[in-house]
Amino acid sequence: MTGSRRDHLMEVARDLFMEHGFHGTGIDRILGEAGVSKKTLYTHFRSKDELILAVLKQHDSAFRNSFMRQVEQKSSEPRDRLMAIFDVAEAWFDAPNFFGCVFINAVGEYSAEDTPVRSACRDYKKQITDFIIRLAKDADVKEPKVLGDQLSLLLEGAIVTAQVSDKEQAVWAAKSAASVLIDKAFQGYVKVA
Amino acid sequence: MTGSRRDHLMEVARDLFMEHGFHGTGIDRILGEAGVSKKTLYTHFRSKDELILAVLKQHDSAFRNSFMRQVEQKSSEPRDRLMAIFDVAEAWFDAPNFFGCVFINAVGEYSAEDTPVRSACRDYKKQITDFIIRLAKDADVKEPKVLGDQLSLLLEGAIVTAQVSDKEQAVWAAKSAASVLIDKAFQGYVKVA
DNA sequence: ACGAAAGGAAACAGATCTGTTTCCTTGGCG
DNA sequence: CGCCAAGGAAACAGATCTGTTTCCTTTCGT
Repeated sequence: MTGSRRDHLMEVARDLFMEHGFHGTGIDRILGEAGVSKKTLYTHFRSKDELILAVLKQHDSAFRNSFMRQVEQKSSEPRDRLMAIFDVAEAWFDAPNFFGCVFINAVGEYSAEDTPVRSACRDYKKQITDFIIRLAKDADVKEPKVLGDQLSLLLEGAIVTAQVSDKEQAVWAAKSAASVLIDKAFQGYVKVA
Repeated sequence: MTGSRRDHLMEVARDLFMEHGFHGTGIDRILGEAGVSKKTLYTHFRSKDELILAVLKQHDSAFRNSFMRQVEQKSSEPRDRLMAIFDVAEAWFDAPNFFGCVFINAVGEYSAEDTPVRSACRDYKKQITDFIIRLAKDADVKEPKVLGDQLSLLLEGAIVTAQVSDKEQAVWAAKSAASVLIDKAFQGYVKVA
């Protein structure tokens, strides 16, 4: 089992990065909580920065796939899947170790534009948005990109609001707004007086 | 001028915290860029944490008041002011030194709930949301709290999206979604077909 | 002009950070 | 059994961090 130490190290590192940030999490603490020695860290990763990047890329694929799968399992009806995004988000927010989106948090600490970390964060967000646009396309709305971008914005807003202020308010506002935007995107509305 | 050194120090600190985060910004760098000695820092503030908190509270009042004033100056029509939120946000995003919302970034680094930093961030967000709800009330929509929470969510989402991915997409999606939600809140819509 | 206060420069202390190296243990496989 | 690679423990180096202290200069009010 050579990969299991590496995987475990990355899991612990990810959890600590989420909770205390990247600059706020020292290597010694990661190693201590992972029960792993410095030697192991530096045989698997060149530096802390490389560990950070590896954690982000791993989380990108694992979390995103889990998120998409959960949304798709909520319903087979494309339109319902658009709303299911926020049910899945709600469950995520309610997890005991929810500390917001690690990519959003990362960008708050690394502002330089042309940087591996920033690229990883942009990639993640783009793929989430693309997934939502895909759902909108499957639902045959008129302008799937418009709706996808709107729902994506709502999701980001909900994540941040759940993190900073209030999870229930975030979920409720997101769901009610999403409902209005989705209905509108199906364009069955006409103004009355 | 005794307060001017203190004010200047806080300005420089705020800019660096925004760009590089709180743990990522050392005191020496702040002092170097502010052209101020350590002695001055520690006569005005007990610790770096106290400086951080002072910066957040100062920014809370200054930025928030500026934001609200700009929105109110955009129009005297309550309904237009709701949309004006996103015009003001757009100008903010386009500023050369836009690095997202410092309060969102702070929460990414300080996760402990019962903490002065977290309280300051919650307070800020609550006051922004209350301001938007107030605008909604002035516009005489049926459920101002619902619309206020929705628009607040859109604003947060736009901030984060502008920071991580794309300013134009963020602004466009926010404005189009806000328009739909505001129209809906004026309840002149009825489902057809 | 004189005294007091403010602040700059810099040394210093002690902690913590990343990263390297050394030495020893342990466990797996031929 | 015996060998060897993997990894733990810990010392170590060098940088950087927060915070204190000392000494000297400047400046401002009376």
